[in-house]
Amino acid sequence: MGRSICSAKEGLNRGAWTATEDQILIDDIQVHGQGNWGLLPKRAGLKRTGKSCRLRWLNYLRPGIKRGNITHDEEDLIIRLHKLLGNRWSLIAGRLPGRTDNEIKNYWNTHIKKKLQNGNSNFSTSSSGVSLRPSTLARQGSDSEPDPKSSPNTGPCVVQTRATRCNKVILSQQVQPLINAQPFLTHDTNVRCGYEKIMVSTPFVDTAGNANNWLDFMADFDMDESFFSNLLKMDISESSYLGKNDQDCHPLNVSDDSNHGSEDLQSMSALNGE
DNA sequence: AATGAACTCAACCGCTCGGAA
DNA sequence: ATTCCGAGCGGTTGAGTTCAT
Repeated sequence: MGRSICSAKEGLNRGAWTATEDQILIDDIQVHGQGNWGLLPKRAGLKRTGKSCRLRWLNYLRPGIKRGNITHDEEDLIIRLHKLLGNRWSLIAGRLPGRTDNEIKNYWNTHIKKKLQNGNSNFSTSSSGVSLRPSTLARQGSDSEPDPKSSPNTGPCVVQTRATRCNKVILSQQVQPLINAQPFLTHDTNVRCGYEKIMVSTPFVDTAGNANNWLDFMADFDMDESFFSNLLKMDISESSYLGKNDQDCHPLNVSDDSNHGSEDLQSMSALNGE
């Protein structure tokens, strides 16, 4: 499996790692710890690039790695997270203890993608396109999302990722250009993780063919340990999400940089090519 | 049994990000 | 403010394996 040695550029080994190389890498990291990948090969006497060492360690040799047998629950979570994040494999992997971005990426491309393309109803998206339906999330989360209290999210096998900031992630379908949009943000206290909804004055046509004044999206937020757990658990169905009355909506202050929504608006503008 | 197609997945590549200087 | 460089990310490749004929 993998690539064989097809060239010996600069005297480096390429392709599949041998058991001996693996052991050298493990031994070195046990002594010196992770990091300084550029120095590692020389220090350990490996004829590999630092990049290659890092990849081998993170994807295969690191303690706590799970291999193969992705469960139905894991698959379900991958699908839902992919709806939310797109090809942000590292972020998705971060919510699947012991799984690596590479494995999830491969699994998606070889298994899930095909199922989705074949129209398997178990993997279908919502009728309105790729929009993450909050009520569905809340329901599904109850039987497949690991309990955040018991989940080893903070344990040693959680994939560490730098991708903790997410920009301009559109939860809803592609939207028509929002000309002269006058956005408002809802401020539902249960939705603190950047999932926002904007009311626009000019209705756009969603993928279900309906006129829609509400655009749900996520933009520029920082994610902590509880982010996905909260997102997947919370009941953000249409009625509860929008609030009971108009007081839940506030005008967006575009000029206020401290207002989280201002970045959102800029993101919207960028998306609209303005 | 032979062989070619399809599939799987480990590894590589190029790019971006973020911190340090 | 700029540059440099290590680390991380996502897309792609291609050898090995499995399946179909």
